[in-house]
Amino acid sequence: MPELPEVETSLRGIMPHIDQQTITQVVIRNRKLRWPLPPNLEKKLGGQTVHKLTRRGKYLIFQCDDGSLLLHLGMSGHLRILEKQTPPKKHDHVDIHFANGKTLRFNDPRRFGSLIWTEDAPDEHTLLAHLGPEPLGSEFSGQYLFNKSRSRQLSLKSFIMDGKVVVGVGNIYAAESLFATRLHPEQPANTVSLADYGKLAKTIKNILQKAIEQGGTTLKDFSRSDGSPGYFSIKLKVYGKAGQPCPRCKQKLELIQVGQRSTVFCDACQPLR
DNA sequence: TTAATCACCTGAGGGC
DNA sequence: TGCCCTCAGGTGATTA
Repeated sequence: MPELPEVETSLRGIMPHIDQQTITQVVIRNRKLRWPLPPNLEKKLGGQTVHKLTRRGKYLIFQCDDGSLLLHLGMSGHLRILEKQTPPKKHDHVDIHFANGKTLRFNDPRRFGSLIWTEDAPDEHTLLAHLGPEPLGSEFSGQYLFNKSRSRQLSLKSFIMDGKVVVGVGNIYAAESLFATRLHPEQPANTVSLADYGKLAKTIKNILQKAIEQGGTTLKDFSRSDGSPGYFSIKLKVYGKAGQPCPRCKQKLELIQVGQRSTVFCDACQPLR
């Protein structure tokens, strides 16, 4: 599923094809996404030129003449660039055609993704206005997490997955980061030390950076006809490995629910303090 | 204000 | 082989 590195790779993959390009036509086959697409979206987007393509958390932002298109890939969404007209396959919900002959196609089997048009500054949109800092930015640090957590009693894993705390840390990278720093996912956020938050922030940055670099190596394939951008084969140590031996101590990895999300961890390496 | 829960949706996998 | 059930997950909305 798309986490922040996948979204960043999507951004870098589509950028060379659509930056400064004018939208000639929008075809919507299914409006029932996370939020139903408005009936006038095709009209709003038609004729707009994409002046800037950026990312905020897991949202892609297409800044156009009269507003911005916010695109979220949800759980199962992906984008691909088509060089020529290609018949749509199942779950190909939206096509955006550009003046250079290329098409941006949005596919999303589970339809948790979304496309939102806003005429306000994108950062002021309600979905983006309250988001926390980017994990790879300078504002995100151990000190930041420590300060932010003092009044928070929820579990550490839920805390770092909260988009208002920091954007882009999903279930996979949260589990991997906590394992790497030997922190228990259910540790109350306000009981974690500054030193541990320092290690955690550094680890999150490292893991995400590494995943983005690995994704970057596949960008040349982004417009492959099969649509697969060759997402990362980053070596996961605990995610999806419940019941298997811990890669560090060989004790069986545990599976618990934290904030309604399945969470794998090692009870021996990540003791509750 | 905070934390927990619900809802959305469909593919995959297991059991029968 | 086919049907049914459960699980997975991002995130906004709702409830306590």
